Amino acid sequence: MIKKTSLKDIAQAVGVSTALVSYVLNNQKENRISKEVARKIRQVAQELNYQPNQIAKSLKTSKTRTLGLIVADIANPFSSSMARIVEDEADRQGYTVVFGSSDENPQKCQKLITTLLNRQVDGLLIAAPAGTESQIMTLQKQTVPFVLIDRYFPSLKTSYLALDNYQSTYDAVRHLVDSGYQRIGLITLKTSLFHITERTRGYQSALQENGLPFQKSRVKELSGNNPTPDVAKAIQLLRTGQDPVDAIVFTTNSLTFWGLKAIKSQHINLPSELAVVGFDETDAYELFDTSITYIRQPLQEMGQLATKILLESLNPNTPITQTNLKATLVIQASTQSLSVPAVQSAE
Amino acid sequence: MIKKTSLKDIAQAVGVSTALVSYVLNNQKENRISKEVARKIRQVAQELNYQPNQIAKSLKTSKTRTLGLIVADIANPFSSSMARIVEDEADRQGYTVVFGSSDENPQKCQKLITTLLNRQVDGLLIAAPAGTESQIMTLQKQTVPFVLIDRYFPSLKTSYLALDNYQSTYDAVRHLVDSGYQRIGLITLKTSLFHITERTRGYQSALQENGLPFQKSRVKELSGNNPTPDVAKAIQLLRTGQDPVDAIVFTTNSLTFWGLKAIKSQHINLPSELAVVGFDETDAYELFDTSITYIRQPLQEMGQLATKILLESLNPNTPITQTNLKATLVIQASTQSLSVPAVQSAE
DNA sequence: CTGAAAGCGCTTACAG
DNA sequence: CTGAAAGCGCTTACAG
Repeated sequence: MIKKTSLKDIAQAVGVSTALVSYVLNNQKENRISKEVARKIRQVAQELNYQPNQIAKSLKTSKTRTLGLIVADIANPFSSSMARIVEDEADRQGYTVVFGSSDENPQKCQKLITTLLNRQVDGLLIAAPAGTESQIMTLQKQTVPFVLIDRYFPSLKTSYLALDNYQSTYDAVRHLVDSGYQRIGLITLKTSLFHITERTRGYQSALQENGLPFQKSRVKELSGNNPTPDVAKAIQLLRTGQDPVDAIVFTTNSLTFWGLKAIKSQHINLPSELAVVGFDETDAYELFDTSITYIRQPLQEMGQLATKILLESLNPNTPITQTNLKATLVIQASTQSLSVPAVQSAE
Repeated sequence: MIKKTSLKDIAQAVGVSTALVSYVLNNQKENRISKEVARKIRQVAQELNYQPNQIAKSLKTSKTRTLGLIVADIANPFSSSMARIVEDEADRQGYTVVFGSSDENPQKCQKLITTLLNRQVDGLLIAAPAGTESQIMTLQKQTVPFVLIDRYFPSLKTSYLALDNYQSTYDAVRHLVDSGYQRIGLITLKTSLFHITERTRGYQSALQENGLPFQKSRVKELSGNNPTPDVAKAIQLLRTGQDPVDAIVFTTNSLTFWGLKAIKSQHINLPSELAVVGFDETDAYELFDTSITYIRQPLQEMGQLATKILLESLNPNTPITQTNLKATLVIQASTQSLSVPAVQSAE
């Protein structure tokens, strides 16, 4: 690259010190600098098309105006939507964001944290993979500003912004019950991640508090390694036997997608043969035959607030903020109310 | 943040100069440094958990090992998939990537370029919006290393990595003709972007070289501002009148998505009432009733090669590389071969 | 084999 | 009102 013009070049051209140039261009000490000199400096800066070197500025101020964002996989719509929201909010405050995908892998996550920290990002937004508590604790010990996003560890006193996961599935099950469904299955991920286990807990409580039995056999925990066949099999299992389910709740967007694929290939009719509640919103639903009832996360609010909180906590001694946002249940055709059989309602 | 340990700290602890520490930790001049001192330096570095400050290193070397990536919108699956591929390839070579979304807006693109350049990224990967030729020319004048990705300007002699857009739709139309379709419509974007106009040109040539008339009325150019209703209307228009189309080719992934939505809500049967070729591959297709024939871009190859080329061109005097990758036509049910009417085939 | 010194491009407390 | 000077944390040509 061609050498860019520096403060020194301007200083020389105008015949002043670099200090003065710095002050003028940063609009500092305005009242103490003669208008004439200031004007000339600005003019020359313009002429030479001066662009400050952020790296030098960063070294001096130890602020990079850069945020690190660690997502599960930037190619995943949830992550990329989040990235976009964070980008916009960061930009609004003059920050740039550098991202990395952890692939839900603790080693990768650690490597990303190290890389981003070596690059002196001012703060970190982290969708933490399972098994990264110790990494997060270390960050905290180092007093690195960060906020956990989407996931968090209940055992750690850190800032986070996440969904009220418990309530999200609770509401979904409640809605199914209200619509007349009684044998409700759950397809979820086998993981220690709190935000997922909370979803299972919400499902269980909703059943019990509505007088329905919680049956372990109706909860299918998948590893996520072999998605399409595993989900297909889980659905089959739930729908066969002497006590088949009449509704299924999915606890993640991927599971929902794989589930709908399986439902399509198994020619299951929604909602007459099976009611379905999906997790997260996605364009893909719109191409599916039946419109899908789903749990909608307030992504916009989540990304925006998380970024704001992070930016806040760049100031020393900012208190921890822990927020659980409420999901919205978007009710569509896949959970249409059952006409309760006359026999039952008569009794 | 807590003060991190610096080269100086190690130097003091060991009782040597920072220079020596730097050499040892960077594995330089290995043969000229006593094993004992080197060992001790490494040990202390380990003990103090030394992490080099990339910013300082960057200021000195004027290399940041950071790549800038400008996409249309990181929330768009095409962009985010690309971002992921770039991330992985960059990481493999020890680079980090910072991204920005242009929203196809020249002003935003310019702002992004300036920001990224001020942050001293080593090079730029740009999916250039329409109307940014001058920005790209300026980059070239400044000898900033960059490679255009997905889009490019035929008038500019710059490195790029893109699709063979002409051939992509040519092949699609050819396939439709081979399958017996004769009245083929095109739904495309109204834009000056070369990669899109090439797709229209491919469509036109394929028709003409296969003895079919090119009719302007069968090409619908949409602004993209009002997607769902506009696409629905375009499809209706193409399928009514005295010469309705029997097939439609879409030239972008968004158009395809909106098109399929419209097709679903208009209850058009694929392929009996209409054959469809989509652009790009997306999960969403898998939830659609009919499996969709689509033009598949070699995303992986594109992102990976583009990154490699950019990394290459960080070395001075690297020649320009211009590459058009071939698309693959993935043939599925939506363009099933028509049984040619007996009358016609008999003649 | 080792180190003093300059310098990357800025900012800023301090002195005048 | 203005500027000399130190320093952020590194690298590296140079001297010994």
